[in-house]
Amino acid sequence: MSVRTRFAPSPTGYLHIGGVRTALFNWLLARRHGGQFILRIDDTDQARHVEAAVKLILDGFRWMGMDWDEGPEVGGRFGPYFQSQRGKLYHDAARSLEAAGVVYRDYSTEEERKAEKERADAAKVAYRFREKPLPDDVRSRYEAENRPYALRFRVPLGRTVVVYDMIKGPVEQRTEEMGDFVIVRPDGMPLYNFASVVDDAQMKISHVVRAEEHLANTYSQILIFEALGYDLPRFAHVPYVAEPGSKKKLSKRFGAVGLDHFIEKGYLPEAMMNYLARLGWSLDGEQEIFTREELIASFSLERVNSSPASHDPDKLFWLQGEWMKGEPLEEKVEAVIPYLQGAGLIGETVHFGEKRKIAAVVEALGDRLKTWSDILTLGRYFFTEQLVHDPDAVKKRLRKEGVPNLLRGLDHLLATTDPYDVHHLEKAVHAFAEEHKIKMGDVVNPLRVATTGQGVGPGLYDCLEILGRDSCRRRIAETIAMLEST
RNA sequence: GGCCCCAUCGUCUAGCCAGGUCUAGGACACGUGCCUUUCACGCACGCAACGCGGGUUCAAAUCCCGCUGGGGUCACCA
Repeated sequence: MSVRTRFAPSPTGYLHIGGVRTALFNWLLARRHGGQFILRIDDTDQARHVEAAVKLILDGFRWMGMDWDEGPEVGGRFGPYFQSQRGKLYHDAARSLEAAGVVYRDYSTEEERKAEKERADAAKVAYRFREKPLPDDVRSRYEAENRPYALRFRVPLGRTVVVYDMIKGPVEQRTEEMGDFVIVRPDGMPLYNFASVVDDAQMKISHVVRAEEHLANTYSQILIFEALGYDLPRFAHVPYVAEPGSKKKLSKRFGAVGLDHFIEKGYLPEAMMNYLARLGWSLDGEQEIFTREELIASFSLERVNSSPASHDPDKLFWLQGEWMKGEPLEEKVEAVIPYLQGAGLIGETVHFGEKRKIAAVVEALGDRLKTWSDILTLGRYFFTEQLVHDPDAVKKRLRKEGVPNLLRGLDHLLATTDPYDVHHLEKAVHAFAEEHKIKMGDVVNPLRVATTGQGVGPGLYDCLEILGRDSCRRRIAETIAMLEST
């Protein structure tokens, strides 16, 4: 059997990482079995300005490396892939259902339904709509006056519908628990449960993998599949993603949960994919790092957890660091350039010498650079002559007896060290400490803060060389002036 | 409220279906130490969980029931 999965996002202008994970599971399943992954835009409700929202989704998928075999921009045999353009399919399906007598015209008014709902609430029972047969003369009068009606599915009583869920196991529901549900609104708009079935059937989706909030919809959908005469796809409902340290559903309210946030921060798609895959799925309880190929080779729905997982930013960050270690220097340099440009630290055109300097900074930063945007916090002082002293570092390393004189001595050392490079600087500073009987820490730390303004950073000699002799001496002078004026 | 789903360290999870090898394993985070001029990396060690109560059994994290807690759904939203 060929595996065809799909992800059907609404173009809301926001790509939640929980949704991305669901999409990833779909994509992984399709790739695992050499099948197809279909992207379908669920824009029945969003009338306009979907273009930017769709672009956000497509860009996010491309960034993650989740390619779709059918959908926007690539087309496919079962298009169109925008629900707003599939009206005829829904209309035809609704007509055939009506012809088969499984749906009926509901002329009820909102007031009537509201009253019934209130009665049900008062009696503390679930509200379920049931057909109230219309006398023939009333029906023909309504039809004659073209009275608007919704199309409702007549749920057959006395049945138990069972979903053989690949994650949850068999889940069943008696049809008595279900009300007759609307499939098409009076204005002709198909509702989700109906459109979704028509689309999945027509697109020959074999596995419907979606968020668990849809589990209860599945009974209705199964009824529609059957009425339309289609084979059932396999279903898998994946648990929601919870907030860190809680079982509360992760929402936009929590903050940084949009994929774009992580893209802007400068996360690696490999790290994000690795993280999302392990959120609610595991291979063996041992392996944490997975390449995309390993994921494709080992993913299975059976090993998706049936209980919710909490988003864990710390783990994502760790994974990011692990993936960053494998990134070649050249790629790091290229990746970091746009951030430097965005902050106005370098110009639009990057010259050879500048690139060499960036490479030196990136290399000196080493593992400290966890995300691309870190270049702005950890590497800023290499790209601006403006010296910003970190107050804590100044207090800890510079507010001591004799520091200005120490710095004057170090300034002289820098002025006379030749050639001015890591190797000779290190030798010179060591000799200086020995000669003045000062502990290395008491030399190196003040010098670091005096030249970089920061208490932490790459190796000191790397910093000194990259900054250059003139810049270092100027910074030391500025620091001495600052110390002596306050 | 009815119906349905879920429940192992703070977090991600292994183990559960096929009960004993589980004094519950791995990872993140956290703590300590080593390395070290700072930080990061690395290495070593440590802290830390079967929600509660019954039952079945020689034996239960694993099977059954109840409770508690969390979640979903009951739309002419998706």
